Amino acid sequence: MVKNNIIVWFRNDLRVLDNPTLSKASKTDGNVIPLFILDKQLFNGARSSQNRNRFLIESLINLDNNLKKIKSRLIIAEGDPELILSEYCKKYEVSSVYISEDYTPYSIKRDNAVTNSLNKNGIQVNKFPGRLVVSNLDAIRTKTESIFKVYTPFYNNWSLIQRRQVCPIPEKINTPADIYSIELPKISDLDKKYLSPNVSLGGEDKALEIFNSFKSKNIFDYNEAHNDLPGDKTSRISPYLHFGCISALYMESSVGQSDGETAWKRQLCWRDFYNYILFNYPSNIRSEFQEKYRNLKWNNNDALLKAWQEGKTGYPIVDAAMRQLNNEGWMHNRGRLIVGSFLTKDLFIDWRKGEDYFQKMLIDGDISNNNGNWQWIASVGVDPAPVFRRIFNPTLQQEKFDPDGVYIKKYVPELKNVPLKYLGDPSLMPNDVQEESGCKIGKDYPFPIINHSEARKMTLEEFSRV
DNA sequence: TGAAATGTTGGGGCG
DNA sequence: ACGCCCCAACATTTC
Repeated sequence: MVKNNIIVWFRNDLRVLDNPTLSKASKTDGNVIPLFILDKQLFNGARSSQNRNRFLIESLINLDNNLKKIKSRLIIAEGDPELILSEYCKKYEVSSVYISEDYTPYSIKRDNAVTNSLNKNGIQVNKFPGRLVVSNLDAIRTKTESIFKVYTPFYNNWSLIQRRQVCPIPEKINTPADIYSIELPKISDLDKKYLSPNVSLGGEDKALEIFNSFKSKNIFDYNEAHNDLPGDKTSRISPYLHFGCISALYMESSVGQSDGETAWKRQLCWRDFYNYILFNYPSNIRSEFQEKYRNLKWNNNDALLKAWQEGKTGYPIVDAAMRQLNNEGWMHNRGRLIVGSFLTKDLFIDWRKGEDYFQKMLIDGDISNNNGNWQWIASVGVDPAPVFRRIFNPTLQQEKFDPDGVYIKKYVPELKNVPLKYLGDPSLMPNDVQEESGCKIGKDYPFPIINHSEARKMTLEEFSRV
């Protein structure tokens, strides 16, 4: 009997459209076992997230449905991938395991271990592109063969790289009838403590619906409007990209060359860039890219951290953004910049604590992007700029990006009747205005937990010290 | 009505 | 791709 069955091991590529791994497998002679392994390290580990677990379960249900449309289905297993794969390979006469590229330190380590162990038993592991717009990250080098550390030159190079073809949905996948599968965990069994109430629905169908709507409308003024907090003209596609419910390359190939479309494609490049950076500098995962900033004396203050996490800093724009995160498991990009600057430059709290909290709450919580962006806003990473250019004044940010206070009032209801002129700093409200607006400072809404201009001075001093 | 106080705008420059 | 402070000069309000 010929062993020529294939396992398509799904991880962060939960889609059937433009999935090169699935597509290649569908073109071979053997049977295909689409397998997802619930990896407890990821599902319940230190950096797991209930919001993401729910999104994952929804995405897996949708993937199963979409596989059924092509006469297949998703097999679920639970445990250590190395053990599960060797068990399934033996039991179902599998000759090759097909996987999609994945560039985080954890996944590289995992994939190497799995590959070594399967190879010992004569089983091939074949890796295909699909996660990023471009692949073969180790081939991207400057003219002098060094690694890009600044975004714009990376972008210029990236723009010229030959793209692979988009893979259509396979017409049919031959999956044997008798493959053992467990049930997915129930969403109702997830720990409710960190489940946000208003999270968008996972899955490939939803991803395509959101993308199609974005690319026919908001993308055209993305260059102008992407910073508008209340209007929220962003694509909101990040969580779907994280789980691979939609392909970055497919999206890039589906949009045109207008200013808005080009500006949005630059965002896709940031994602490739930060994957590239973490791939080349895996130690960034826990330490600053810039050595000189590894000695900053961060303020280790749990009360301030908690106030930030809960959206109770007394700075309305910061609090609105943090409450959006807690409520939706998602935050507008401009909000992320504002709260990131506030945590690291005003409170002077270690960027890793911000990164951890984002990782816990965000449905798009993606190691490479999250790490790269936190290092960016903390001024300790690649793509450097002087620290004074990355200290945001929360009051000015509010005036620029939420001038009518619509975003603030949506997420911070206790400020609903506060006059616009006090939304930068409600503690400046005279007593009678506090009475009228039903917002007593210190009771209904906190005093500012820090003074911005003093904090700014101290941050600049500490940066110049090291 | 004038002078002082307060408000607005714009450019230089910051490691 | 992702700012802002400061200060000078000018404009407006206040008493």
